[in-house]
Amino acid sequence: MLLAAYGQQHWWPADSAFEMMVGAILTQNTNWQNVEKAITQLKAVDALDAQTMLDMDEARLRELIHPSGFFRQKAARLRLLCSFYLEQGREQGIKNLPDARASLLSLNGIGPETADSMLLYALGTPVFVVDAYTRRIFARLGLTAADATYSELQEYFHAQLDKDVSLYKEFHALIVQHAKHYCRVKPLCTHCPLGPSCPAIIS
DNA sequence: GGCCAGGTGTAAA
DNA sequence: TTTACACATGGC
Repeated sequence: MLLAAYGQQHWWPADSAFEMMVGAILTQNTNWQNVEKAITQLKAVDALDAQTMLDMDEARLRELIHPSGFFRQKAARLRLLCSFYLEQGREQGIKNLPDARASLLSLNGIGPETADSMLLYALGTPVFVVDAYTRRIFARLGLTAADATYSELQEYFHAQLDKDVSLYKEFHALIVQHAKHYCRVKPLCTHCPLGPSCPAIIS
């Protein structure tokens, strides 16, 4: 039985649902430190707003998010998100869609992890977020196949955990926090203080 | 200087 | 249906 014994409160730092959705795009294959720089710059010119981002030149948007990397494609992706966000009636409108996940996935630049991050952290929908860390840890523990697909991994967690937004949030946060420090890509978890069966995850 | 980071889309094999 | 590659910055 899997259980998050402890976890971070409010692990995804953001002042609003919209900011979280922007962060979900910016953090794609990118260190969160770089994302913070980009968000700080957006806030500094009061541009962390859907209409504002649509009104400014795309070149200007690229400049502002530059530190987060992939700035050309991310600027385009952010604008698609902004249009969608306003058309649907902001987060409440998106939440009320018959299938919000499918609608998000239909936007270019939003894949399963980005969509699920938005659903869980910005919209409060109980979907488990599978990321590279999750795949790595659980594969090393021998609990899931290394080549499992996104939906296979997600189904695994949905089957193991109570369908609870806070639990999903905390558990995912815990996985990321742990993996960042001890479950690196190259050196296997050799100096992980939690040992090979990782009691933070298994109980 | 190389590796890595809270992925996604596209185009070959 | 799988695999490879482009996209880009900044910290260690």
